[in-house]
Amino acid sequence: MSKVVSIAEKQIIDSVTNALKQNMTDGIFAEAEIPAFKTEIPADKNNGDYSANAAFMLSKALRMPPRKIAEEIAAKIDLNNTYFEKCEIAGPGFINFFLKNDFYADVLSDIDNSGDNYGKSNFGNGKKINVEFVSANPTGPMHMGNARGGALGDCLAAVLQWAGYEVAREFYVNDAGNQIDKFGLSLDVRYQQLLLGEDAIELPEDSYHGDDIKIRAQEFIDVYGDKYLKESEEARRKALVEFALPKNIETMKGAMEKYRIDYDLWFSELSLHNGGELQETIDILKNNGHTYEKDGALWYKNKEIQTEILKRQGKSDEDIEKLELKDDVLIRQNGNPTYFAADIAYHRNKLLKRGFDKAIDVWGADHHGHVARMKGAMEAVGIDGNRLDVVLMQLVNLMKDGQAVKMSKRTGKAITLVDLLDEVPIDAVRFLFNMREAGSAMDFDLGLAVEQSNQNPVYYCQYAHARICSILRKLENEGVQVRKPSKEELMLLDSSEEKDLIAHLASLTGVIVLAANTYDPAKMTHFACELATKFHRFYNAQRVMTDDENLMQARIFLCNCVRNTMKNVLLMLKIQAPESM
RNA sequence: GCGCCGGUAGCUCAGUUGGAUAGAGUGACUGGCUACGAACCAGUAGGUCAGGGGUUCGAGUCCCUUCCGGCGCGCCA
Repeated sequence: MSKVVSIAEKQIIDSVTNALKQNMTDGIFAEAEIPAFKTEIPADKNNGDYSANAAFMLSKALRMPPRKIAEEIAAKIDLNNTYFEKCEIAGPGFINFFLKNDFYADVLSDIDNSGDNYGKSNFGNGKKINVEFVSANPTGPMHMGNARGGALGDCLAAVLQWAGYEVAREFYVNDAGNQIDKFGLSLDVRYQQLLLGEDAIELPEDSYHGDDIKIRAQEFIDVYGDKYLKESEEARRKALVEFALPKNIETMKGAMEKYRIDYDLWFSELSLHNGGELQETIDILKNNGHTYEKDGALWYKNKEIQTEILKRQGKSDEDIEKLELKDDVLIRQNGNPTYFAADIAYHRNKLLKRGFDKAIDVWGADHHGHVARMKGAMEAVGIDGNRLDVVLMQLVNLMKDGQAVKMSKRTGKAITLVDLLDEVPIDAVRFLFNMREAGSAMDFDLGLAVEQSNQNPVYYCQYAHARICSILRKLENEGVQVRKPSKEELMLLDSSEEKDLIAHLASLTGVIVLAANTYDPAKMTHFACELATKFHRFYNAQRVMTDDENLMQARIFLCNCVRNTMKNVLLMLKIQAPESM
């Protein structure tokens, strides 16, 4: 919470608690445990600036109607030396509190003092969180799902940082396993086709058919010519993969950089295979009795582990039976470990070897079936499964002017992340992908994203920032000496538009904490839009430039606080806060 | 069949973890610059919160159930 907000809320809790105790001492209330009631901000300002729900929670214990309890609390409440001038009871038993103007003045001073740090808190207490996102396969181009995952993951990481967590951003590079074999095969076929003609060899159905494979094969030929035709298939594919994979990874790194995503680590899956950690993890599962052999493969007892966890959660045998839980293969008949096996080793590496308190994965919703299994596997290697959280995001429907777009007109292929970043300003992409919470499917309108108008929310927010900068420039040009106003001057800001605007500024820290708790950075874009709305409303209702010098200084200060807050939110999301547009 | 996500104004979506008369944007209609950026603002209209039960002082929010849409149930990742 913002310093001033948390003080105000504590004042309510304390004064209500004291009034409760007083009523118990006086024998008006029976002795009862004081519940953990909370403060809220009423939707309707007529119901005050804050309300407390204590009376409802005590109704049962005290055997009194909530309204009556609220009356007795209000009668005993002492609001001296608080931010509140009065409280009233309303409705079925709400206790509503009304702020004095010095609350608003103190909020603005706090924002001014905090500067670039306004909005930050130590809610997370420095707990270490690893946020893994995008992690696209390096065997081909990145798609729209990766684009959403990038904006979502990066902004989620930022939100967590601002809420006081120590955050690392990570990209898991799937540079080993089945799909790399398939990648090698596909490159090999294209290599031979390019040298010997299309008919020389047929591309199998189950391989990568994209043009990007052809391009890499041609690049390989440009360097090595046909000399690998004579080599063994194994040597040829190995050479092709070692040539093409780093290029693909570099392309992904370039795209992520353009997207303003700065990863702390690009983690190689191959390093788990080569470093022995994958084997170590499998050995632990074996030793703990969580595996068995069948049909020449090594299996993981998913059903057993899941059943145990679900029973612990109170699920009935019948419900568990309905899930038709299945076991999973760790090492295939051909001796190759599965992706799942490597993933267990990878998450163990994050949580155990590298000591993150929590790992957050951003996955496409089509992977949801693996969440419980992965958490269970953590338990199986001796790690609390709750230390892994998965944010599932639904699909993106690409639209243009209300029509679904499946393919790029230019290339005739599905639109890639690189295409998107070429066509649409990064500010708009990052903002728009964070307009919706991860759990809901969203439409991304290419027409809207490039539109520099009020239809486009990112411009609406940036415009508010630029407009304030413009006002302040104008004042400076007209010779106004801007100074820090006194508290008395700040208390002149008492129109409904001003108070509403300041109250919204005051909520920033709480909103960031909420966004962090719910893993939902969309709350930040919503905050920014609402801030812009409230500022524009103020601007249209109240003049900053006015003959009343004291009031003008207070309003300039308010403008500065709004600018500061908007800038902090936009920069947090790595979106530009322009001084003019 | 089983599971996950969703269903709120014509359209796109919020709804502070159970609070008071359900809100924005957009579209439609009306009004506001010879004053700080009209890339803006104000107002009107628009609702059986998919349907039905339940829990309680109180339900869009929690539980059960039905319907509709998306996705998933591989020795793929």
